[in-house]
Amino acid sequence: MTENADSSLVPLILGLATDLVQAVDAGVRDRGFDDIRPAHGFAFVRLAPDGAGVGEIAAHLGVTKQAASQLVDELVRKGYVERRPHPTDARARLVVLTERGWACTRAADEAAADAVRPWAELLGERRIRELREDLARLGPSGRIRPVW
Amino acid sequence: MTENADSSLVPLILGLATDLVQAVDAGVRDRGFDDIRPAHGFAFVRLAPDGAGVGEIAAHLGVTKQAASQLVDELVRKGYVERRPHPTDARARLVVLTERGWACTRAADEAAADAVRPWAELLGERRIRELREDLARLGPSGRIRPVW
DNA sequence: CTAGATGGTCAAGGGGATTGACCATCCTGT
DNA sequence: ACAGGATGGTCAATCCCCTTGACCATCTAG
Repeated sequence: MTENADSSLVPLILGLATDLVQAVDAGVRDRGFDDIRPAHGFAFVRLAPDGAGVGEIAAHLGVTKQAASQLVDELVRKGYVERRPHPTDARARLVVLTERGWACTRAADEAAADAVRPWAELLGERRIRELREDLARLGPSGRIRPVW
Repeated sequence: MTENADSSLVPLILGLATDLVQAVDAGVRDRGFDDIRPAHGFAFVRLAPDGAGVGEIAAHLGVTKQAASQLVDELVRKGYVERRPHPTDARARLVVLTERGWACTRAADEAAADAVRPWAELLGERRIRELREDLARLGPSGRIRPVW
């Protein structure tokens, strides 16, 4: 019985995540970046601070290095990222965002904020804060897998 | 400022959804259903009450009718569902779960409950309840899109 | 300085989605 | 009652992205 109640959380969270991804993706397209998929955005998240290696992107996305490498190829072709030689490790390469990549990241942040904004009215500030705290306390593995 | 704080919700929810899908999928495999993917499970959700048409499954999953039809083909081949003629509409077909399909659905429910159980200790019963209420109040479109 | 671990790419193959064409049946208006 | 459109579904071809497998270069430990 609590069983039943507890498990209903799962579809709620999954449905919310689905809607969220779609809203952010749509928002990013509306802002003029119509040649990328959500998976690219997830890669940007990992790239944003200081760049990352292909292997790290692969781990973050939960795909093989080869798949991540192809994804980076595409992002290079479209001008969002650059492959630079790694400063200290000659076999490694550092993938970093270009100016266009940063612009797209900002657009995604805006779109995410837009998607979440109406929540404040529905739930109230306090609940929003608690919600964030609760979620943070659960399993934030940090990984975001674009494909199920 | 509140901008930044609000938007941090998005990665939290997406990360949680990612972990959740993986946990449930692993749980289902552990229970002996190792020939299906999460997307199949999402179809089961829509199928569970009284069956559904291919078009409804497609809408639920956010894919084309053709893709849903192929997915149903596969589930039929593996013994999880059956295509039956629709009782009142001769062009339509009703896809319903077989006994094996129901067994798998129960396994998924158990796996979901397992995944959520530790949360009660982390958050407490009250917070769990509030969390569920909050989530329900947000955008439960009900759609679950397996592929981003 | 060899041996293995690690970062990355190239190439081939496959699974699952999409687009497009098509058929059968239902429904609506005249 | 029946023409015309909407709806439910399938077949076929193609495409996109991911995976497996082989391979090279460099780093690191004994």
